[in-house]
Amino acid sequence: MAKLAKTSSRHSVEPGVELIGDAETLNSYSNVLSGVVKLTKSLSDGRQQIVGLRFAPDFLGQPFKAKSAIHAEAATTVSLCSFPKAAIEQMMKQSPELEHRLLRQTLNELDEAREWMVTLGCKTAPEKVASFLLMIARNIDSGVGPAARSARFDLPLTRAGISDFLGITNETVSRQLTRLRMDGVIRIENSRRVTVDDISRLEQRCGGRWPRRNRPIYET
Amino acid sequence: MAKLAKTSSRHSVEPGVELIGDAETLNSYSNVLSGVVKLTKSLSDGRQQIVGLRFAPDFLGQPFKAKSAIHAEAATTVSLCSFPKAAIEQMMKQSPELEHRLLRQTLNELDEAREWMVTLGCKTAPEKVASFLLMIARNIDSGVGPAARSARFDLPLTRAGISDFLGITNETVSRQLTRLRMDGVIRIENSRRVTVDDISRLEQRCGGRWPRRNRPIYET
DNA sequence: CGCGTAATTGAAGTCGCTCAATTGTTGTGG
DNA sequence: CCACAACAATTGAGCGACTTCAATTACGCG
Repeated sequence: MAKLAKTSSRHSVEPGVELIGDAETLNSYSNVLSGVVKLTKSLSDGRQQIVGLRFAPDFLGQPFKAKSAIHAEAATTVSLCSFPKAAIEQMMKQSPELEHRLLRQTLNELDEAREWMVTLGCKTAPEKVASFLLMIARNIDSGVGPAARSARFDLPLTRAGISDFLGITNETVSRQLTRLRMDGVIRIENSRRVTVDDISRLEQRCGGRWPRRNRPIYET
Repeated sequence: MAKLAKTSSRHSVEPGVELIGDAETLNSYSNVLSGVVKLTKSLSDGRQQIVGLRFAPDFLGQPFKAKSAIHAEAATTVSLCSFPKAAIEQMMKQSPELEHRLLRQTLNELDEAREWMVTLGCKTAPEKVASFLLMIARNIDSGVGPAARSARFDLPLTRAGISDFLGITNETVSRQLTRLRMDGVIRIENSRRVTVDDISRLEQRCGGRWPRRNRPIYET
């Protein structure tokens, strides 16, 4: 990494700034030092889907030009540590270690993507919103491990952003959030800042742990 | 590959056979020689989502134990060429070439997964079914390239299987298929075998190419 | 042939969407 | 400090797409 340090540079990026343009190729690789980057894909009629979120200390960049267009944008204020693309690619040829780490990260991303496919395809709107909050809590809140009982964090996305992530409308997101608030599962101040006093209660709303309806699965 | 050939073995697997059990780890890596393998994830209440399909000549196997449980099952009759896990992992340490290929494939899978996230999250039921047919046509039909005007193939999944893939019910899948048939976009014999005379007509039904509604996107 | 599963089709219900109005928040300039 | 504008979020009412439940038909296989 010593050799890389010479060519690295740091940036701070404001929300809304485009990091990887559609059908473009990123001119550098970066590490996310803080903040959240959202990866989106869109249909030509404007509908769009968030296909991933990158938190610190994730890696950011298109290793080989993917055939599909992807779009990366700062969701919050983001600070990045960037390296020239050529430098990284050069290093990858020389040291298998770097490629190995890249493979690891890619496998992780694949895993996450599939996890969210389950959420998108199977879960109801209330479950989707709860699952989103839980995912954010686990990634944002001061790195408190999965064993934490409570959490407090800022949502990195607007309601519309969350709706793009979950495949539902922003109105539905809003309604489900207020329902969670009414039920005492979460508290909301600022409409961005959320507190979860009892994480297990949130987990119960994520679906999948019990039959969806109040009747046994196996009937006579 | 000469060295690997010594340890490889071939299998033929019937539909429904489990290739990777939930929370288990595959005891070998395989190449899919023919047929289709479906990768699924499920919620504990029974809801399940197909998160990927593997066609020939795709690779099959869990490179490093992923933290998430995944389930692989033969969708059709499948023939595999398998290698002992230990042999592959040994080879990966010695030759970066293999790991490089693995990275390529993984990036491809990630790309596909994200593509389907868009379908799951954004598209309507009619668009989902059309997209599914198009994807199958491009992967199954005798490898006829993307430039083909027509296609004929066997669906590798039942209606219920398709519904697990698209996040809709099998009844809806059935209804949309008959609608496509009524409209002359596809022909169905056998309820498995499908013929698409004009692929471009099918593409038009996949959504995203034009505004979803018959009014301009940008209004005054 | 007749059984079991898959597929189709219909009718009714519901969840989430659309449209629309209101309220809340943030940042800017007077 | 307040007024204002621009945008984000909330909330309501009505509708529609998809689901659910149920009945029927088609298909594959012993």
